[in-house]
Amino acid sequence: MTTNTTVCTEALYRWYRAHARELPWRNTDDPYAIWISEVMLQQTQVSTVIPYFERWIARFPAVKALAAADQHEVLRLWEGLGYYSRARNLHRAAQQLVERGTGFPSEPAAFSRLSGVGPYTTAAVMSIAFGHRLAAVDGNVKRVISRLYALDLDITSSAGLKRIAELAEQLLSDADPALHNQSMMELGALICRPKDPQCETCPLREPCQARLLGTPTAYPLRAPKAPTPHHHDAVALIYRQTELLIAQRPQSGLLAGLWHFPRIRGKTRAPTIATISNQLAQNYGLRVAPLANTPPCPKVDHAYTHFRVSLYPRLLALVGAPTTCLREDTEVTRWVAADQLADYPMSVADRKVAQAAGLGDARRA
DNA sequence: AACGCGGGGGT
DNA sequence: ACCCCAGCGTT
Repeated sequence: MTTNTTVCTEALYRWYRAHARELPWRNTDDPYAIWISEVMLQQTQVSTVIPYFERWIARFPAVKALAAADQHEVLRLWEGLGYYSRARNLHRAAQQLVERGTGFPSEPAAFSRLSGVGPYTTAAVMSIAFGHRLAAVDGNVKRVISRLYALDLDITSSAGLKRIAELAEQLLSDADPALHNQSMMELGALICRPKDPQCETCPLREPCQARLLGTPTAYPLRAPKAPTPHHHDAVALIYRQTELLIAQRPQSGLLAGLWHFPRIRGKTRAPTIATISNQLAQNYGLRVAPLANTPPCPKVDHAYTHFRVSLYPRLLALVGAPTTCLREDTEVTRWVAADQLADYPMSVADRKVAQAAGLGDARRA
């Protein structure tokens, strides 16, 4: 590992000025808009974020509008973007700011105290909006630095992260922080890509140790990942006349705060009708029977980061009245008409299920 | 220090 | 069928 190489970042900045993409959040100096963009961009690609960013800024143009919104609407606007705690944290942070009443924080210490704001977001927003000298280290920067110095450390390890943070600060040096951070990230996105890096046109090709070794894609080093489990769940589409039962998920954990159809977990195969009706009786105090004269619904496959799931939609009819309260202690439930489903924030998986069950286009209009 | 947390785009 | 992405909070 060679770390005493001098890296001339002037070439990088020239490249950035010539090749940077035009992005909606680059046409503003509004710290709020920059903050929203940085949170949306966490673990999410630029092309995915753009339409969400535009809609969000149109609906919530400033901190005050966001703080005044219902969580329901906030989640609906975020629906499909994933990592929903980001939306709930933004909402909470906006309310924290309104409570403080001191305007948008221009100091890193104050900004980083907000919900959902960690080291990366602090460095990015504070450098871009206010010029603070903080190195933003995201996935792109980790890759660029790993290659630049042919870093022989697992970047998912704390030692690897620490070393990269040191090198990132060193590279920032006395450059313009906003220009430097954005240049590094843009380089990672456009040139120093995970696969097929464009070393021939890279402004840092001269000092790059990984290129010198001839194995740029060998970096960054990363520990192998564990295999992801796959389970098979039944999804209960329970009719009471023309209405369907949906439930709101708890405020923490997977898909927190979103609505879903009752789910019956199957480890290795789809739960049987007997299991489904037992579980619904236990968990919701409901008696159900298979809906007559309905063709079987196709299963829905969905992948999450840490597991995969096959979902088996089951059309059911409520028999009699609910015998207990519908788990009002832990889970809010509601009977809704099919054409009202679109009003409730739901995950992509549940939208797919609704679609597969012929409930029409339940996606947000 | 390790893990949970979504979804989509690229190859 | 993988890999990766402008990370953060919890345990």
